[in-house]
Amino acid sequence: RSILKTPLKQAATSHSVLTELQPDCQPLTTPTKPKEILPVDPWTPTSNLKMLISAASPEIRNREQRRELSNNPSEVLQAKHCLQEHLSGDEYEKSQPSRKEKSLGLLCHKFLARYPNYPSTAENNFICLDEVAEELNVERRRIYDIVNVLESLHMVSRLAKNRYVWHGRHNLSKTLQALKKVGEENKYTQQIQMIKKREHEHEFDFGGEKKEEIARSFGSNEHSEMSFVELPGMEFRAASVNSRKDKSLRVMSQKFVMLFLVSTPQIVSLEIAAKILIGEDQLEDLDKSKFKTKIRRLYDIANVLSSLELIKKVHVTEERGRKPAFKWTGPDVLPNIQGTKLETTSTTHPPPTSESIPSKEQCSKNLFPLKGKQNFTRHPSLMKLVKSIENDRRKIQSAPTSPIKIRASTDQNLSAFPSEMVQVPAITKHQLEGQSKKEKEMKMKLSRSALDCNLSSPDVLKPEASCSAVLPQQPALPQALGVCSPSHGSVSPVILPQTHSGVSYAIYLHPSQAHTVTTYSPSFMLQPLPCANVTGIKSINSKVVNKMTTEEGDNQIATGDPTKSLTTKERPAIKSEASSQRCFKRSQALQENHLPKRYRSDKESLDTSLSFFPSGYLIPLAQCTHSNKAGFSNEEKAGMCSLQHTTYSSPVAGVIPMTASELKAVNIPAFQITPLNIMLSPTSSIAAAPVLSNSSLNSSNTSSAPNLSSSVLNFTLQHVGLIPAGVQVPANPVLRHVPITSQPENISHCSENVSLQEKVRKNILQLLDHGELTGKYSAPCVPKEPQMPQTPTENFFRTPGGPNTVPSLSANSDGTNTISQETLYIPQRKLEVSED
DNA sequence: TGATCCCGCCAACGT
DNA sequence: ACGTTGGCGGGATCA
Repeated sequence: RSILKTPLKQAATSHSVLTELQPDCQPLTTPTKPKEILPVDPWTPTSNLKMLISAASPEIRNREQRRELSNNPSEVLQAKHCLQEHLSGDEYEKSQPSRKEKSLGLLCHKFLARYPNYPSTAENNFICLDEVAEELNVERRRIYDIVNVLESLHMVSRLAKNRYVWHGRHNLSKTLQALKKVGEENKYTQQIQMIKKREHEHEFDFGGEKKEEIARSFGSNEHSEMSFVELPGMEFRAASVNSRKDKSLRVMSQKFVMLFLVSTPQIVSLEIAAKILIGEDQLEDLDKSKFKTKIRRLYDIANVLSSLELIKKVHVTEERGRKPAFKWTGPDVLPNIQGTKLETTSTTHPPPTSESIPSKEQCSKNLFPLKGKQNFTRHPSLMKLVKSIENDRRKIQSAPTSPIKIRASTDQNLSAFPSEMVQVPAITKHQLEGQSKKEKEMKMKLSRSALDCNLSSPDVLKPEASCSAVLPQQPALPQALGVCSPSHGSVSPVILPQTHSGVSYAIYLHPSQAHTVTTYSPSFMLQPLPCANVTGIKSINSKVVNKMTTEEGDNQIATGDPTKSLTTKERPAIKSEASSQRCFKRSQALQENHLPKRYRSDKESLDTSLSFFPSGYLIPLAQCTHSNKAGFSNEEKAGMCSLQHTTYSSPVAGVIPMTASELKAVNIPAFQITPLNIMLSPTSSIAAAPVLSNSSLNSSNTSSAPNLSSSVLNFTLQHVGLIPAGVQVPANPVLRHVPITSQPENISHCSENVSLQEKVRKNILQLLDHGELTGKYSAPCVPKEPQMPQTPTENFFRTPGGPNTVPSLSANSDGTNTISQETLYIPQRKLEVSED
């Protein structure tokens, strides 16, 4: 039906028709809106709110649809009247929507009203663009605008074409932290100051060196191709997704937000934002049109951000006059403890349950060109790599909607259909066969597929706690199974304690490279696997266990999530349940959509999978089980349940020491508690579990010491899809030669075995030390920009306490630009913010 | 008027 | 060849 197609065409057609019929009327311009509108009630935010809230009402929808059908003024009027009668008094709204009623902001509100801020994993969080567009009665184009911005905040992530997953604000705080960090690294603060300074000087017409100055302030700006800041776990779906050249809206949105986060008075004027954003890629021609366009875009973004209540419009009055600006009204973003030493005056105490946990600035990918002449530039080879990765991603991304094919490269398929995991062996084989090509490429694919959405971006493999991650993770199953499969060990995840942000990465290695450990660094090339943090892995105490059970790496913990109130013990269980449900749903959805046949033999598959359970390919199966659980018959469920039980109590090596009784006692599925979960591949590859250590239980110490085990756990839970208890550690004898041991003793759930843990840690470190550790992905890396030198100045600069005391600033690393306080224009002082 | 920003053409990409 | 995305900027509206 035409509905499914781009609605624009329709409109366009009618429009042209209109034009034809009424040549003199509105030539090729935007059809003028019929003037006479119901004088009735004036538009008010409230009324609009009501309107949008009731937007879901079928009645309204119909009305709107009808309205939409008539682009012709006369028709519109007719429709209007019709509607008016149709509508009851209270539903009165101008049927002839004013411009405001069609604003992006309002639309965004409607959009947001459809989804909870903190969705539970259990609900259906899928977003079908077509449906939304239809229901909200807007062109899809508009939805893209919204979704793109939301995506930049990781509030949604793309699953496939036309399909997104709603995450709500679960990831928000992490995202903001990440953005803030990137913004700091990008020296946005300085850039802002620069621009302000320039403006100021402009009065005196210092024009001459303008350009140079700009150039300097921005650093030898080699086309900073905008890059998207990803969040661990979100990478794949998010940025990746389809890499249109620059993803400007998304990137712009992030950058815009960064500006707020790094500004002391968190107010950013459009003008400055535009200049900075422009400056980043083309400082040369600051031509007017470009500026204008940028502004337009910023308005779009601002509207969405406003709807999210992250910012609000204000006006700043300076010498130059009143300028539109926006003020950050979102949550305060704590400085990430690790990344920078910057301190926020206030929140220094480690809130036990703080939501703004120092979630590591998971900025997985920070491709911003560093400022300064001596900046590191992306190595060409890297660029290439990135490009190819992007391409791959693109392909994968669009797969879901397409007819399914079991292609090695389209892991997505697998993820969509848990049941298919059962066929892993075959698939794996297939993959292997096909992959005989470029090993490197394959490797990438594998890692991608295995980790999929969650860890997957080749650039960054970080575990993500978000529920949304669950599904995407599934793809990993096939891989895992494959690994386990005697005949084809394809890839195995490797756990690497993550450095930098204390997050571990999971990497899947190709068997051929089993001896090597490859890791993705979040910053890809900029941060070549720092091992420093790794050393911290040390004492693992009961706390860790506790923590693990508590965190589960889920972002939900962070904010007002309902589950938050649950005891730490309960939460995991609940969550897993939810997750499983979700998985099911998703798979189901996908199924309905495009791959009806595939699933046919779910049952069979299930059976197969069941048989696998005991074999030690626990993780994949577990996931499978879970996902199926929700949707299958009771008997099936029962079967699974029993399976789980046997599983965790199984004598299989690697099973956690936790006993079933213990589990019962706490009412948690055993699997939730496994302290350490390392999967070893038969091929001697190491399966690792990344983990994001975050939280509350985290001591102030940022070292990754306690993280390892928790990481593993998290990884397992998060990426493996809430694996059932004992399932965790496959005790595959074959793996024995692997440095990392996974024997039960090592996994004792308590603090007793520190030494063992230490052992593990060492092993990992060894692996890390391995020259090939960074593998191909990080090879082209350039040393990361020396962590922003934390000069006193900088600190001061950022200190909330002293907005007016911006001291002299040595903005550039090259030291060429030193701005003294005297000459620096500090608008903040003169700013008058007026909200309206 | 200047601030806003809707609208939808059309190119880039995918399938 | 067609569908999805989304850059882009003309010009309508709003304040």
